[in-house]
Amino acid sequence: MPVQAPPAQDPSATSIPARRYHHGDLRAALVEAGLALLVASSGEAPGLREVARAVGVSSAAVYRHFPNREALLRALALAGLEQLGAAQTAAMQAGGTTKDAFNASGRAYVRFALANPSLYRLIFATAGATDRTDLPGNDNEPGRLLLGSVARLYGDRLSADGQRIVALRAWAIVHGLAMLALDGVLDAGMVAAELDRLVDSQGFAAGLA
Amino acid sequence: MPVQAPPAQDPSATSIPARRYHHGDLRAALVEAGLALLVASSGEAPGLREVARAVGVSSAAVYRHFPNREALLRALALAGLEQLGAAQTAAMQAGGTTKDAFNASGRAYVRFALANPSLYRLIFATAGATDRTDLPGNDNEPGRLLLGSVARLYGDRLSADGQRIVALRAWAIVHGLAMLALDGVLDAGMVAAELDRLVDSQGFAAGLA
DNA sequence: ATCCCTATGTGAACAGTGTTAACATTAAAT
DNA sequence: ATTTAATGTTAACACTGTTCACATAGGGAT
Repeated sequence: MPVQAPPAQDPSATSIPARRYHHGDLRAALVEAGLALLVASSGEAPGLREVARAVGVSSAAVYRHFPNREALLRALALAGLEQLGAAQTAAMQAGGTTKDAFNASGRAYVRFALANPSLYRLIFATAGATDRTDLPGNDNEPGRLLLGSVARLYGDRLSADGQRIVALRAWAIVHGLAMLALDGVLDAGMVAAELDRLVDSQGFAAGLA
Repeated sequence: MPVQAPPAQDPSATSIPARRYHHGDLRAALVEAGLALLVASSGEAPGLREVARAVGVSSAAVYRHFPNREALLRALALAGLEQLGAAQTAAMQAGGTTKDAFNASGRAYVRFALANPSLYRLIFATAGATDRTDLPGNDNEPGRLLLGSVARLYGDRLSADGQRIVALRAWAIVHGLAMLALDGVLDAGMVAAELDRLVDSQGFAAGLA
């Protein structure tokens, strides 16, 4: 039984290419569908068969583009990571003091997590197999953005090592808040409401040289 | 085919009750085996069939004691939560300044997470369905211990609301560090090595009244 | 244009999972 | 001692990730 009977071979392609045997760019379609499923159900990451079904393709076809389900999820996580980075940079560039930009970036980070629970979770669920940053970030991940902000804020007052500690503290705070809220330990609405007081660079450098 | 042939009916019970049809206290045995599996494999939570197998019982028997797998995992998480609380109180009672005790508790928290990755993860994976604390903790969970410590540290300097924010910041820091390390974003060894500098109450109350 | 080769798709199967239903055995209550 | 409820078992269902052999199509070489 065909998953989706092609309804009378419609070549009136308004731009949606009629489903042929070969899909054109299945890999991209899988990622897109996976992301859609991810934002829809704010719980677990989608199953391999599930996203194949969403695209209208057999589950075995997925294996032509990803070695296994985890690799597919990693692709989704990568897309999410870019969105997260974009949200942070957007918040930073919204003008204001260096310090304001730093705090705004932190708030945007937490807000992104609260707005995209399963995507944010997936980013870190697959992080171990993906990049392994250790904070001296190599690319434009959140980690690198963070270090840059810290350097701009404390560059003249703190050693490089001190800056590393500040960055770690800042990341831990926003990630901790996000995770505690996503896991239902803290009420997400309360975290959102108190964000300004919770995420504040004041005190991050206390006791450091 | 019997799962485990009772080998010649050994009534020389050194204290291990020979496996009969009725297990005695299966629920406890399942939790114990589940915890053992959890500490063994530092990855995902064990499957329902897996823990049943470990106890030597059919998988359907589990359903006489837990409505579903998630409930079983929640029982494991509860045991883990008590261990975590015990580790914190032990660290706090190890003498020292009020401030030292506070910091020691935070370090113990992170160390527990690093030492029991899957257990710590499970605690928060099932937290949403378990308690929902919102920080004004009702029992002796970490949340309550934390608020007590904060009151002891800042009780005379900070309003109750300020103390709440401090407690949230502190919890977010340790939880964030733990999670980033467990997810492989930060190197666990590095976090352990820098714990003293990372977890420091100095600055937690900055900007608060 | 034709042929072949390779990339990409399909369907059927396997082992494993959580869960349920019907049945068996035991412990407890009458 | 007999009934009853608690607790176990086996067999099945639907579902999952993964692999296999096979089908189809697109792109180069001839």
